[in-house]
Amino acid sequence: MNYENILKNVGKHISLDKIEIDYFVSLLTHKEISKNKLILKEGQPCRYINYVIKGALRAYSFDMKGKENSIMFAIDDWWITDIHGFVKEKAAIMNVESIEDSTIFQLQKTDLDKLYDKVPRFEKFFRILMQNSYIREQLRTRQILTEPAEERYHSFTKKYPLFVQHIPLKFIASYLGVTPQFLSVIRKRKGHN
Amino acid sequence: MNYENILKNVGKHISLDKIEIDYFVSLLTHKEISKNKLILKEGQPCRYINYVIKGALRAYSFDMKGKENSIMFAIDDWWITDIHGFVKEKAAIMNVESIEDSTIFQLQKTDLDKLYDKVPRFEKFFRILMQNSYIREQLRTRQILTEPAEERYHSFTKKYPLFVQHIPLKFIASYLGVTPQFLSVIRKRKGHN
DNA sequence: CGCGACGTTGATTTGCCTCAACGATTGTGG
DNA sequence: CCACAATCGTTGAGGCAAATCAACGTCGCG
Repeated sequence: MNYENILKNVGKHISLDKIEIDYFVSLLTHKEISKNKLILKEGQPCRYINYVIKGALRAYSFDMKGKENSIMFAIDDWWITDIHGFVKEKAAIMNVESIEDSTIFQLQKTDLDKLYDKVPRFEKFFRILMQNSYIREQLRTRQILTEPAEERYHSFTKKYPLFVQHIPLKFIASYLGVTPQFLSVIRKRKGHN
Repeated sequence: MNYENILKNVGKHISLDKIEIDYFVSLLTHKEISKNKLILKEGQPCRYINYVIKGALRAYSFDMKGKENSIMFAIDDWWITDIHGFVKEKAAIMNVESIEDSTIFQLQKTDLDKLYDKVPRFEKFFRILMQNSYIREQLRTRQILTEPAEERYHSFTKKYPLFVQHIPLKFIASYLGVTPQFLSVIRKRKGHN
């Protein structure tokens, strides 16, 4: 198994010795997922946080009219889960599915709690991860409330160029809060790639 | 000085011994703020995270048309700062002002870093704080994208009844992403309190 | 090869905004 | 402590960004 990516990711914020590394990787479960597989279903317990080695995942939920709302995407070297269900040990309020064939590591909530105890430095790592997620989400909220759809789309393509390559238009539309039809119109307006 | 509230708040997630408590409170600066005072200004360095003992604060920014956008509110026992500016030690991208006469404690970034070193358990505390903030913000995004203004308003009043008592309508409007005029219309529609 | 999903295009509708005007409350300086 | 100005919430008319509804070409996949 190749732990290089995930260890490099952790290493961005904390340093670990050999023993700690071994313990950490012993908690990881490797998983291959083919395209369009649900790995978390609304209403089910959310036991895992997922680290994407390769591929693309998407978290989404349904609104009361049954329309899908994309909550986040995760490609190489992103963490993804239903954070609410995961940390509060409640039923998931969102779905997570693969957009492509993907390779991930899963870390179980119970194991993460053990990890916090044995290697408290992981508290720092996940504090920083949560901080950054919070900051990102706050910025997103601000953009939704203050910017028209066209600018939101261009900010998105600029900020996440890799997402644009991996993620179908309709999912990006539901992430930005517009219909695929309207996003199609927006695209046409400025520079046709 | 009365540290009861803030210690109780910290105590919700971690336990501290006497020495740790003394060290922690030694890092806090007490501050009385009169109504309508800016305690953080966009463009300035954001050195403090603030804990509200009593009163009400608001974080907001301006969009490109110069309109205010309320990012968050904080009344008794809430933490508030420009989280981006604070953790990345960058210039603030938002303003924080008092809505009422308020009493707060301030904790400086440099002191928080020392606190993390001396009492690593605070990593856990702020991890949980960041987690909850992330979850809250994610839910907010979802509501903005899927619910019409009227439902967003009713969710808000239900979730934060205390905010409704302290915070003027126009700020709630800009938090929900509607104009004060339209929120006024919404209010009239259902139950006239 | 044929079906279903995807992106596109156009016509119509709508939720919310803008602009404008008006009482009621707040707060402020004389 | 009063008078006047400023701010706040409200109401109404008209307008716009984006949604909805519908139809069509294209492409990937079984």
